[in-house]
Amino acid sequence: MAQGQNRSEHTHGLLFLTDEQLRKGIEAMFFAYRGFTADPDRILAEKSYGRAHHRALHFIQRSPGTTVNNLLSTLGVTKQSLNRVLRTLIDDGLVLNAVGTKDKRERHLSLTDAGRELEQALSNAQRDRMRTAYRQAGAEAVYGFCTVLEAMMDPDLKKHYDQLTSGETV
Amino acid sequence: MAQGQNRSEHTHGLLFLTDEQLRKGIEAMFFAYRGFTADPDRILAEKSYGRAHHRALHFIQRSPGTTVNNLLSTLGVTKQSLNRVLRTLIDDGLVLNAVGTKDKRERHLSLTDAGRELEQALSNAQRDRMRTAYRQAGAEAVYGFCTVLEAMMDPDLKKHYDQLTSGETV
DNA sequence: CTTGGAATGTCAACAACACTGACATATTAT
DNA sequence: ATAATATGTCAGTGTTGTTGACATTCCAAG
Repeated sequence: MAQGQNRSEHTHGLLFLTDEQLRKGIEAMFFAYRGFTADPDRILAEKSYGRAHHRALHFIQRSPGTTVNNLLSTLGVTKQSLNRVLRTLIDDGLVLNAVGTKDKRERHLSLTDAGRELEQALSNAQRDRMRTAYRQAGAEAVYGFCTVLEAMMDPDLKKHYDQLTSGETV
Repeated sequence: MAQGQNRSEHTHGLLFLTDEQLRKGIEAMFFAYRGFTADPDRILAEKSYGRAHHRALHFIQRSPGTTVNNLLSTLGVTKQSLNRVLRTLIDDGLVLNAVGTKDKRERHLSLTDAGRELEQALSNAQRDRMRTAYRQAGAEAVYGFCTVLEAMMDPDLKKHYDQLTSGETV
């Protein structure tokens, strides 16, 4: 698709980008994101959950013991919006809500066994597609893929991303 | 971020992918997509339009004279959902709805001058971020970026993507 | 010890955007 | 004539986001 032309322009420093190339990237993002969410969405629909539940489960699994406030700024939603989702996950026994030991105002979130199970199912479905795409594209492409995505993030959100990819224990 | 490790594994054919690497890509998609939509969202909020309006404007601009049915399958939504959006765009004088000449059942969609103006504003905002990210990442990375995204699409949606990137006149 | 502020939870109302199902209309194809 | 196609529309529902308001609990500073 975006073959020789880009590669040749890579030789001289300043990258010349046509609107055509940029629009192609925009459309690629749009169509790829639909594929990206398609598999988990199917699983979620069965259990009458939505994408918001998936996101919450993912980031709780990623940072067990995280606080509501931390999760809030990672997800970039209001507490009211998150609370609705968390409530159902807690009531359904997928998420644990533990009062903080040091600061008792804080609630530390973690997954129950059932929560881990669903998170794994969702994660596996998403990873399968990712793995297939990665294999198909090759390691060089994967490196470029991540590089561009990182450059596309808002600085505030990138902090959360960097924090997750480096230090595990939050 | 995804440095040497990936590049070295590129030398031998079969790519070994850890769950860590895949999860990183998943999170990169999540955070990047938020950045991807952030700028147009700000413009849309002012005019009390939503992302759905942006998508409709984009694909109508991309394929002027396209039919409702075609747009429907490109966007992957129901006609009721699209109709709500189209109705406001037509009423607000941004989109033209012309009865087909060959087949009078069809409605051919195109942008008015005002529609083109808004589409350009949205597109420019999105392209600016894309251009910055592309420049920052380099041509090699951009090539990989598109390759992975294309491999991530559902085959049905990829048809639409390919159709757009090759033949302009639909 | 009181008071201010932070962290959290919750209620209510609202909007955007997706869905399903049903039905109407015009037009083309058989 | 009848069936199928393309479109439009009405009504209802669900998820996910938003604001605004208010209560509670708790830490920390005066």
